[in-house]
Amino acid sequence: MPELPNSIEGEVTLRFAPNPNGPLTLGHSRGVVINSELAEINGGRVVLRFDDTDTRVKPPEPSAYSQIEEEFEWISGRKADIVIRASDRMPVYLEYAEKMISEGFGYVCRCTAQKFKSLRDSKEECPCRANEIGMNLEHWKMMVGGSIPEGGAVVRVKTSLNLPNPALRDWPALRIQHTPHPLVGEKYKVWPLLDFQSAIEDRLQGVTHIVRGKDLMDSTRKQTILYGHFGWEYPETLYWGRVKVLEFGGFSTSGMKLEISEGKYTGWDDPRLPTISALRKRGFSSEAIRDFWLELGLTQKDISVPMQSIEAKNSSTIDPISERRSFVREPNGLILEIPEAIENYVPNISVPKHPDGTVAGAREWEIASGEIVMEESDVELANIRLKGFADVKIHEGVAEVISIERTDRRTIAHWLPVEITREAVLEIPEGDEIIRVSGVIENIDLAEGMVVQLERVGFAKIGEIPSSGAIVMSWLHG
RNA sequence: GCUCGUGUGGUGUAGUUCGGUCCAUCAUGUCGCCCUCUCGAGGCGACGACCCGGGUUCAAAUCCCGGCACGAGCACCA
Repeated sequence: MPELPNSIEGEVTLRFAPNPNGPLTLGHSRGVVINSELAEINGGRVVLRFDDTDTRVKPPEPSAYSQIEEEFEWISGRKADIVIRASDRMPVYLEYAEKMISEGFGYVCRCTAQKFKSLRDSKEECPCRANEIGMNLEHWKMMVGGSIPEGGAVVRVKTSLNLPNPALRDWPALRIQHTPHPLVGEKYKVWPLLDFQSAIEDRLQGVTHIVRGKDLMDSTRKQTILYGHFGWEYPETLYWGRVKVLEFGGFSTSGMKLEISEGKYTGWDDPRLPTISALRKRGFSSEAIRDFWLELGLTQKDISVPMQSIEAKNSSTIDPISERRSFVREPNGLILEIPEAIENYVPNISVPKHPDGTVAGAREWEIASGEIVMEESDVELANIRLKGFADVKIHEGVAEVISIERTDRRTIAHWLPVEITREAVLEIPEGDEIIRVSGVIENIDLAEGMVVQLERVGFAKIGEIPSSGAIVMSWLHG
């Protein structure tokens, strides 16, 4: 992490400001991780602010507020120091808007969006710009009172019209929305846009450093102009670039919301979705997500990263705590033969739950002549070592023990005596599909929700364990 | 088109502020080897990069100029 410019240890305030139009995505988690980490390093605090001032295009999802708050804590390992809802702060924003108009650096514009755009592009003043303050205040009262329909007026911040960047010229600060807000209802007819709301609130919360995506660079420029009007000094601002996770593409909350409502996905935690709830449910650790973003750091480069990169982080965090189990895919039945003459044979073996002993305990297997199962590709090898037990030679459906001790460099395969197996199905998300692999799992000390490493297969999470029938497991990664 | 930003191995990243200590860091990936005993685990090793062209300099990934490529913003969304 870079050092924060102009920062004093213990006097740093950062913020994370999502739109609660759905729960957090992997994309959002970058903001959570970076901001909370910087707060941690600098002895500062983090404001969690819900930017919910759009009731129409991306309306808030009431359940998302508490979910995001909880997810913030899960990801960062700490609670946000302050939680704010922009929709609760409307009186303040309206007050500053009125102040802006009264002092003459804001005005009510009654032009249509199209008309304003064409004037702006040719650096021309719109007719409303010259209106007197008294008239602006009158129009403002009408906006607030609800007598102007949506689209009929907007409050703009005065800037130089010669600004080289057309996006900044007399930018809009508040607009009319008559659509009720899910939390505060129809009380307000005028709502601030992000650039205004965020600028005011950052000031009020004493935000010292803003760290956000570089798609918001123009936002910084607009807000800096506004701060200039108010005589305030803008916070230090740092940016990160665009990230695309190859397997998912972008992280559009509204896009996912639509597809969930269409039934394409089962919910926000559908394993095919790049949401925090989905990743968490699948078995990703918050530490892996933190490590991932911290390693990418704060560069402004636009990057594409494979999911494998997050999976590698997850492997190293969960490997030491994941118990091992055998899972035989598409099992082939064989008869195990243990000739009398075999030396050192003992009828039971004890396999550690974790080879490094980082998890205590063992799985106790009783082994006698009888039926066992193995995977097809291992059976085909014919000469193989049954992991944890003995070297065998396979012929005509029989696995004949030739030595308990290792005799050569043959492949070591996982296997199971049928007595300790139970039917299981491994669900693997593959793009938009879910592939189901059936097999049998080592039925020892299994619990719903535990993440195990299936020997020679990879990590999976145990789902439902029904009283009868197959156990459902969901694939995590290799 | 205009505006802004970014260009280091396959993918990310360090180094660029104050040019030499950089025949360029680390992770991941790929390949190989090891493992009296799992693997897609772990250990060890190998592979692989400074966008291009000029310039300044004894010396440039680092400074200057010019290209090129990629991305974002140009919403009465956030």
